[in-house]
Amino acid sequence: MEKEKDNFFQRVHEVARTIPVGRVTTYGAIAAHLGAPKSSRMVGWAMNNSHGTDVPAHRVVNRLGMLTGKAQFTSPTEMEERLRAEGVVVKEEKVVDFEALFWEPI
DNA sequence: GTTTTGACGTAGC
DNA sequence: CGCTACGCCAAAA
Repeated sequence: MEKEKDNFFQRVHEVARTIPVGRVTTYGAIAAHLGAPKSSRMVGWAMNNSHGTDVPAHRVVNRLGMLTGKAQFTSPTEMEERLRAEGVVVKEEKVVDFEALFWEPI
């Protein structure tokens, strides 16, 4: 059986999919969970690939709690709208009480 | 095969 | 307090 070479993306997708509703996490946290805290950029890349999958990319923000990836969504407001729909308050493209809503991949 | 870029992070000024 | 620069790794051109 062929091994999945996309383990990096697959791994990111798997972790991101584990994010509970109403919670958010950071690229660095996911990257660190994968064992590559410096590959935080790759997480964003993986998320871009995850567009169209079960991966809630809107729950992933940078360590500042800023919705840096909103521009990559179908609509730049979709990310904020989705987060609000899950109970996450977004202000100035940033997550309010970010550290309180921050969820670390287990 | 080399160069550029990219949804980040940290450090420096 | 805000911007610049560098690092880091992987994919696309």
